[in-house]
Amino acid sequence: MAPRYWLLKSEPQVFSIDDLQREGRTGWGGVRNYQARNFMRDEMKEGDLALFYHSNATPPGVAGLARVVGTPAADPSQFDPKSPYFDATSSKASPRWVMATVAFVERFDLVPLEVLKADPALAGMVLLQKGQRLSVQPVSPSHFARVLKLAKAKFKVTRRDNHP
DNA sequence: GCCAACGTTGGC
DNA sequence: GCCAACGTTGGC
Repeated sequence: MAPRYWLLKSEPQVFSIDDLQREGRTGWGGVRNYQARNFMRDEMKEGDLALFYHSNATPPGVAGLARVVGTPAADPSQFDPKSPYFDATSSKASPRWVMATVAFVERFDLVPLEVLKADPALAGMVLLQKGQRLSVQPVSPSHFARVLKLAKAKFKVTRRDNHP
């Protein structure tokens, strides 16, 4: 079956594309939204490709590419009382929270959110819809191809002022 | 720091 | 089932 395309959000202060490159692969745990979980559990398949998006960053944008490997697994953090993602109501017999595993594919110069927003070819992309906050979201083949094309271009990134 | 948008919770 | 209150996300 043809691969599908996704976008995964991560705060780079927490886990960046560089971290993924260093580690090679990672379990996409800590997702506590049912819609996002369902995408990982039911629709992500080995070989699917995902845009790696840096959220809460300056500037935010697509920072690289990852590939889905293996099959979904129970997210171990739900069983760890010390984890912020602990879920006392989940059981090992029937885990509520599931994670995909993704591998590093490529890192590229950031494609800033600003550039995505300004591109008419990306109109309708889930990421750009008002108010959407899903951390795991589908991307259409044409939008995916377009973002990759943008990634080959160079962007002058204007940092916003945000002094600590 | 602000705030809009959204999801979840819980009283009724 | 309704919906107000609350917490979170995430851009700016």
